[in-house]
Amino acid sequence: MKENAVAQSPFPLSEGEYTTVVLKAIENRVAESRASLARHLGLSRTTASTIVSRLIRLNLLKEKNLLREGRGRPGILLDLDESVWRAVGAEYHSGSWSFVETDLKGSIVRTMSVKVADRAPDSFLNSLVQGLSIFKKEVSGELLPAFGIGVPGLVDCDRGLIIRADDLGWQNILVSEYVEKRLKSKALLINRNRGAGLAEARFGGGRAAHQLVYIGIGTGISAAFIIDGALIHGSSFGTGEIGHITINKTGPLCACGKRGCLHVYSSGTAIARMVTAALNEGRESLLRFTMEEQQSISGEDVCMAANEGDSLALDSLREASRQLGLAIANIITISNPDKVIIGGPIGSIDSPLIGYLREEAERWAMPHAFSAVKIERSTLGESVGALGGACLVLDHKLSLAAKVRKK
Amino acid sequence: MKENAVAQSPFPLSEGEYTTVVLKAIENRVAESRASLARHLGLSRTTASTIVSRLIRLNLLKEKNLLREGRGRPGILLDLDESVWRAVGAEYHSGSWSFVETDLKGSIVRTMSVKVADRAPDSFLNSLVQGLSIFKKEVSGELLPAFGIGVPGLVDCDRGLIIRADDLGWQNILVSEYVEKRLKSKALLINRNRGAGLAEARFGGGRAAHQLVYIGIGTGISAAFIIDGALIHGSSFGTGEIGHITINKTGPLCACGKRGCLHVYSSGTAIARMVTAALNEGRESLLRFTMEEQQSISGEDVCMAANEGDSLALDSLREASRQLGLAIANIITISNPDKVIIGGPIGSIDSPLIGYLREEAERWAMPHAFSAVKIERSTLGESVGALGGACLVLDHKLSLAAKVRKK
DNA sequence: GTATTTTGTCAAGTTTCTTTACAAATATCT
DNA sequence: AGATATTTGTAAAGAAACTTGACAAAATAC
Repeated sequence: MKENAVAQSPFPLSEGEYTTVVLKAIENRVAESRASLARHLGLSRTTASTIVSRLIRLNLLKEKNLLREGRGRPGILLDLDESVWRAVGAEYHSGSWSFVETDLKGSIVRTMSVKVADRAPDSFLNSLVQGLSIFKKEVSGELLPAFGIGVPGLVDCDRGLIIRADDLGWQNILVSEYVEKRLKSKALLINRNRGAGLAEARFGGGRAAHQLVYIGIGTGISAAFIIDGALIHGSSFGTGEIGHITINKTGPLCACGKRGCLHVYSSGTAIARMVTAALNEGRESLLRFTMEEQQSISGEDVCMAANEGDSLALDSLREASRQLGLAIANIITISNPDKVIIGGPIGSIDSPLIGYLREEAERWAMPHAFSAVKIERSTLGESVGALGGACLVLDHKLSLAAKVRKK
Repeated sequence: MKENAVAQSPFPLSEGEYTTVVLKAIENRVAESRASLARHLGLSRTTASTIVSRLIRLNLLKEKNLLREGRGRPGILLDLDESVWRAVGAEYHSGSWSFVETDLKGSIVRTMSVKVADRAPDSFLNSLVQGLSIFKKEVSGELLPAFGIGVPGLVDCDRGLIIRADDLGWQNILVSEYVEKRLKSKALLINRNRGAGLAEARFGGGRAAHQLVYIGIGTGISAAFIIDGALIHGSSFGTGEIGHITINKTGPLCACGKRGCLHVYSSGTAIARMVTAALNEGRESLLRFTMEEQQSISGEDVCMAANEGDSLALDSLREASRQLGLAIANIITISNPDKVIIGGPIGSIDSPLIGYLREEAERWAMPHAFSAVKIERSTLGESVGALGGACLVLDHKLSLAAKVRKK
């Protein structure tokens, strides 16, 4: 019955520009009381006050303890109210859908995972809708009336369309339309790596960053550029496809048809291939056992082995880091970010890779740019992609997709 | 006396958010009459009307002919009023200051050039202030009370500071403070290539682009990234330093201290060095005469010779284009722009270079990204840099630094 | 204990934008 | 040609959003 109530009355926030600006300012911790909001946003205390009471009435903000600092009457600390509103995000990853339910602060309230029968687009869409319709029934608060969905491949966010997903051989899948028709609720589509980048920008290590680069390393490599909280899409949603920059004009053939892409040197696929080749040549390694057990090796396996000191694994990561580290260095030189977050299935494992990448980046990046940047590992865990979907919902429903600068 | 009047009353535009949005919409040709403004901006016709009449009163807009299209009463075409307000920009380039006076539409009303005695920072600052104070006296309308100044090197735009200009051996020059103290008028500082990019985005080939990359090729190489009319600065004003991406880890030493930067392969300096070396080895070329006449050769000379079919010149441009073209390809793959404009002293000459760069970019860029982009030569002429300064003034005084999307 | 400072809110006032209404100027239909 | 429909621009009245000025409340400083 809660669902019905929400479905009938979509989220009621559209009154005046300043309402969302105030919400942003609280989320970005630019201000913490009604009076400091007024100062930082150039509003009168009265207006800040009325907007805040409206936001409290909508269960978006709440009052916390008093702020005893300075001379006069203490202000009342304001914070996002995490008790009522819920965002639902989904991510497709290696044959499964992951779902998360989050509160306004990005804390994960509940998760669910669903295996997809096969790799056909039909099963993919079907499982998504089934999963969502089961998942949303158990939402523990008021559901923001939209679903954010992270998928692999090139995504047209406006039309909710997967333009192309080379790994899976998919083309032109109208995901949002499919979901919206069946669930009667807005569906917001995004590339899963870009989604993960958004999640890092809002809830992870990129909170304080104004110029964030997120680099996702899994079977492929791609990046998200997030400036002041807003994801850069590019003219045809291709911004961030760093896996297919050309490293070596005469290098090995890539799945994309070109030669010597970064993808063939540094992706999880590339790392696994390197190790497999070395094992076939008879090199000794812990990974030989893994190979015998699983018949195949993944980039993740190599990272684990590297953590146990396996020399083949360490060499392979070092090798992969040479090209990727140089690419990151050049990205730093070009875009001058204040933070680079290394994530994705491979990038988020605590392994020597991050150290190697830092070394290479420092060696090759322009010093002025390098000295402004921190390179860190993602810390949001497995559900980043789905959390990214939830971010989209928060942005869309609360217009939160920007960072407020102090003063 | 006009100057005095303006100096006493700074530009009077700060009333309400929508005022500047309306101005932007007219400039971007998103709407052309009061009624279509209202539709596109989600305003009532009445509000659009009152804002327009305020803007007409301020001599920012004017009415032109009637719009006879469709059924009802024709609307009145609105356009920027180029007859009253003037912006002044300056650029330092190869030992001279160039000044321009423009109207609101970026048409150049008047120019002036001043040679600087030597390369010392003092002479540089002195000539700037002297030039500006002479130039502003003859302004043919109302002067927007700020100067936009394009300079080489790494620039802190907030503090109006040249952080570093390696070519000239300069460090920490507080340009804006110097100008403001002497001329009692706001000074806005920017890197000259980024300024040129802004000018292209507003008045040149980038008018329609939402994701513009401007690449300036002169003695050095650098880029400007302009998204929806706003220049991306990065976390420490370093965005766009593509001259110092590493192309070859074991390449020749660059002035920046690293090895194998793009700068040493494709800049004007690099092209000139290539040609000089070939001449010294005895290769035949038209450029031998130039060399004998001037004692030295510039990148510009090489472009001219290439236009006359000189084979050494053609070979050198081709060689330079291999690295730069690959870099542009990778930039296109990463950032997915809708336009790349090649400019700067070398890039803006009509020569075979642009064709070579297009070829290389097409060969190495990701097809999805390449098919979305047009690569064009700059067409704004010599004064682009100073025009960029004028853009800064327009942006600062009229808050025009953004593009309005239709609907 | 008194003075000072700062916060949050109330009531009244201002500014900005909208709604409603209407005259003006065009195209289309008969 | 004349009536009808459509669209534009503006005026007057009203609604919404923000500000100003005043004041009680709650802390620190003297």
